[in-house]
Amino acid sequence: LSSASFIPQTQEGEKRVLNSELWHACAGPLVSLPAVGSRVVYFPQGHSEQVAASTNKEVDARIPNYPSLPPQLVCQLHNVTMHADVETDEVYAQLTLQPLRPQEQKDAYLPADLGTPSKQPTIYFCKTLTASDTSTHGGFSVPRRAAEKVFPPLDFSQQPPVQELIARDLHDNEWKFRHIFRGQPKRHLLTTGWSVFVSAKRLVTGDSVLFIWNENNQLLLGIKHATRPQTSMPSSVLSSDSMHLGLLAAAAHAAATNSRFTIFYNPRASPSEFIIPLAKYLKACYYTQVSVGMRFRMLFETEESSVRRYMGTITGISDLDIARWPNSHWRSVKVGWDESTAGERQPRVSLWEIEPLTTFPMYPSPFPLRLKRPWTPGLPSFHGIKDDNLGMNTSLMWLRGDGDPGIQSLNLQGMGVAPWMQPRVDTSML
Amino acid sequence: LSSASFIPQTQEGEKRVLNSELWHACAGPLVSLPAVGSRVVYFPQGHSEQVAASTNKEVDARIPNYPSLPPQLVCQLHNVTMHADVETDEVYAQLTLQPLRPQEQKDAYLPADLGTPSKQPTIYFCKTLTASDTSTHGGFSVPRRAAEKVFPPLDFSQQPPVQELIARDLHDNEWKFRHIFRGQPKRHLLTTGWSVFVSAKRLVTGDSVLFIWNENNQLLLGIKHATRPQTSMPSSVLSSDSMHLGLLAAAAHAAATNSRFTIFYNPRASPSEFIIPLAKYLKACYYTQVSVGMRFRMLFETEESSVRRYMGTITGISDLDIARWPNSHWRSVKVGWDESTAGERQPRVSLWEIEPLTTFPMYPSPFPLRLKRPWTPGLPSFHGIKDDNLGMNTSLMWLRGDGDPGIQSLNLQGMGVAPWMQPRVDTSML
DNA sequence: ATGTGGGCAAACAGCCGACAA
DNA sequence: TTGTCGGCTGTTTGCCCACAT
Repeated sequence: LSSASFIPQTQEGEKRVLNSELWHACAGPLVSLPAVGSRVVYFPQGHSEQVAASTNKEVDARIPNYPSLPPQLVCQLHNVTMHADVETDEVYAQLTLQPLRPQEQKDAYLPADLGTPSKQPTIYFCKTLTASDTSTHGGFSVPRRAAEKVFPPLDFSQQPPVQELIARDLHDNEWKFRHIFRGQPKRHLLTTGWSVFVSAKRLVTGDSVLFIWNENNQLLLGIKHATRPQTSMPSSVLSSDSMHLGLLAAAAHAAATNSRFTIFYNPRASPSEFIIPLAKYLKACYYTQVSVGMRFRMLFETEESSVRRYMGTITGISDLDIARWPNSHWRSVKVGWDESTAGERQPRVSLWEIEPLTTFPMYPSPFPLRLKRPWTPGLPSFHGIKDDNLGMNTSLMWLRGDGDPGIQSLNLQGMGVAPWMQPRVDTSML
Repeated sequence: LSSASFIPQTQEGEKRVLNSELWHACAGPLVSLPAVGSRVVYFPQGHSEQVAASTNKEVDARIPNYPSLPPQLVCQLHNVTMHADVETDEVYAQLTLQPLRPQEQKDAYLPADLGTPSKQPTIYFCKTLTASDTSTHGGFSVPRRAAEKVFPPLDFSQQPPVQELIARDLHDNEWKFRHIFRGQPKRHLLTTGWSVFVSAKRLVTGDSVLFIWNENNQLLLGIKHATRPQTSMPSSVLSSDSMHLGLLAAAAHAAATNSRFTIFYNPRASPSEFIIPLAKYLKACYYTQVSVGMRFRMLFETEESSVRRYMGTITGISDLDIARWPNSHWRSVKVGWDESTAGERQPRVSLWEIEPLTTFPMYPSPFPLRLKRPWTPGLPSFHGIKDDNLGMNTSLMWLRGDGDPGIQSLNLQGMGVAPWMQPRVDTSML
């Protein structure tokens, strides 16, 4: 097997490097991993959310704070490895981060890595399994367009046309299927080999399978389990309280000593993107003008593994957890959704997740960064929202590494920020 | 179903109270849980070992210490709940501990709870599964004595004698089996229903099943998976480093604030009994006379779920981890085993795990607690072993809550220690 | 275009005693 | 006493098409 995309390189824990294309396909179109070597912002608060989701346990209110731990850490991303759960094939990533000292944050040129959304493979298809697909009575019915697009062409001179397909999953296991074109009317089917795959992966009606035909003419095969309630079992290793403490302690220790630490990012366990490219964060903080009443769009994944935008209105801007994480940008924007489908979308989002709808060009913007009054006439005004603890000022505090929120001292140029990213602040407004 | 032993009481996490008898049978004869309300000693170091075993990852040497966290905490045990993994049926316990202040340690009468070793049920049997037992070709061959002891008697007027058995597992699930006595020569078999159980529990050759006939005339059914290498998957929730930090932080925080914390005890994940009754600890520290060259016995579990004693010799007494956990009694005794079966037994044990072989009565002992020279003539002498950091002196330090190791100030009577437990110290020897 | 169901044959599950260890 | 096997039978698996949506 001459497979260039599967490098049998052993990682810690004796794991092999997974196929990146398949990993991203399984993770979904919205999930992106920052580039190795780039700078990212890490939110312990968001990480905490993921741990809470994975352990099915809320954070105990009595868990102490780490006063030295800010709501976000600017880190160098040293290592990213993609993994998949051995039991469930659930994808996750392991990231090694190193908090940067204030001066280090200014050291080098800051590439404008806004986090390229994961390039979904072009030759692929994803089908949600029907009752017939998962039944032992028959095989898998391949949608016609899908089979013609991603499977090698059949030899139609045979009657019926048949071929053997070999596909590889995230663990580099091989799965063989008989691909036949038959029936009345004619259709593409996977017969022999299909049921062993279904039972091995414990697929049920509603789960999805994913076939990719990659550049090396290999067939890749992934699965996306339907979001079952109570998916992850409560880990009997460590109490959820201790896990939360451990998460905080690890981040605080790494921040204090500027040493590396390791986290797991589980994109499908919770909608909690708690590590984002620094540039994306800066752009959101400096250029995303938000105010109560403002309309916005936000990307969501569809069942067919594509994206669509949902629209909503900003209903408030405030700290999600004023006691534990004051002045955090994490989910600081309260929103209402136009199509409220049983409230399946979060009532709070972060600045960098949304695209505000504005008639003005986004950047460079000739308008001031933040207005004391809503810029759209006729919408609710800002009163009651304490603006000082939000947005730019907070960002500046941690960026400069001292307690002075004075905006006049900002020098993004000196920090290596690309010129187009510099905010044009009308200081007379402040 | 009128089952008095299965109380359908919901716990946090929507779990039910498991059958205690079955839990202990699955945990094995050596595992005991301290009584609720009693006082215990908690060893973060031992807890760390269990987490390391569960995550298959050693503790990173760069993980910082919590200087305020002593190697052992005297705690009040507030709650104990028995659990079993939903996927694997692996038994574990959740314990809520509260570190005691020094003065609280003296407050009340100290019951001499030495940790009653778990009472194994009397009417039960445990069989390791053969290839025939797990094959789909046939059923389960019940050892004759086992069937006659724990199964209801068959009606031998029938030909062949048959009955239906209904057994319940740890999750209170019901399993039905056809119990038949047939073949030439005659033997007891479980036929219909057996293979469903084997595949549901994913039993393979080498695993063990366990049948109990309890006082309520109920049949209970447990499993003991063979110790497979790489059993527990690496939890993708939190890095092992963060888990270790979390464990330490939780203990340190609880100790500092005298607040409760929760831990999981996984008796079969690692041979790491890191929570023991206070009295057992005190007895070991005050009455277990150890010296290099001394012979001892220690209990181990056999394949048939009974106990046997292995013999060994003490080869050294020193800190397991001098840097991180100085003056800890955790595995402070280095030992060599008479029957070294591929080194499957630990090279280090803790004081309270062993029974020293002595011709003298154990307690009350007319002999001094600790001798500067070995009391057995002809054995290696003590030189080279630094005695000051070990044993009694260390214990006194943490018991009194200050740094004074002076032994003269010891007053176990005032602490509520039972009179027979008080050491008779010949101070002229010190 | 594709989900489901009846028909059918092959494979497997599973009950039995025979043997041997 | 009990592990494994050959023989036998009933159930399930799984490939085929028809038919409906």
